[in-house]
Amino acid sequence: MTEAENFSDCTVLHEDTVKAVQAQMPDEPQFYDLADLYKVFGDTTRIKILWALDIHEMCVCDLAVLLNVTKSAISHQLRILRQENLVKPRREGKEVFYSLADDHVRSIFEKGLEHINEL
Amino acid sequence: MTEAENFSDCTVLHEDTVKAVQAQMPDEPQFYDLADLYKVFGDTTRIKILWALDIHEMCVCDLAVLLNVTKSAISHQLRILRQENLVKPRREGKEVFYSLADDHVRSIFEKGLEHINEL
DNA sequence: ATAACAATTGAACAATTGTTCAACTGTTAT
DNA sequence: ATAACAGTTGAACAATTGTTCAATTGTTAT
Repeated sequence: MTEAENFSDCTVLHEDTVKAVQAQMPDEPQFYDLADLYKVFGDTTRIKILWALDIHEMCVCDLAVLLNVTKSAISHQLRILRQENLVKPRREGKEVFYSLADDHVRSIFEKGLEHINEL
Repeated sequence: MTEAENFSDCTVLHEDTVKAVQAQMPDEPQFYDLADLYKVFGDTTRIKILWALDIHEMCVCDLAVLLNVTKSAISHQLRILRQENLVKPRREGKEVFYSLADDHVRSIFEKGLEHINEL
């Protein structure tokens, strides 16, 4: 970021608008949290996992078969989903069944579908 | 993806569940479109742009100052946002003012915030 | 104890992404 | 016409990401 860029003619012209918007913007951490959440939805494997778990709880192995990737890949992605509090595990013997942590996932999906289906 | 992985003991056990879920899953393109949409929200610069435009329409130069990155970076990101039909441009002389294309952005944000504010 | 299987983890790798720089287009004013 | 500024574009680069492989942990049954 150069100084020249920071003080172009255009900016001086719209100084009031920029300052007003600046005052209404949330602080940095909020943006990072939001971005991290959406980043999770920005991968087809993870979207498929979430979609599947929304239909029925499943173990790692089943998800691997369903999505045609290794158990390892599924496990890595489930860790990310756990970290974002989107899924929760339930151990039953040797298997670990995963399900959605709450119904935010469903409503976030709905909003996304609304958008892409309107084009 | 190895064959061994595809036909583990576990899978045979839950064959019915997997098949039922498989039948209810949307087809591949739908997942790609969804992922592409969310990918857009998965970057702080883009989130900030969208948030800012939700408050007030702005030109490229103003956004650059507000977010403290180069006009080039803003322009690149705006192209992505245009491609996903999230923002629309309006030329006025030398400047191009951008605004939100519809109010999906706002409702998608709301769902995201609901989730992160509940932890 | 040991074998068998589900799941997790870390390292390595290729692929994708976001930024900047430099060159270019478009518009306005002199 | 030419200068000045807003915006766009493509190339290059560093950083991040998603996958697989190999090794490890956890659980159950023999």
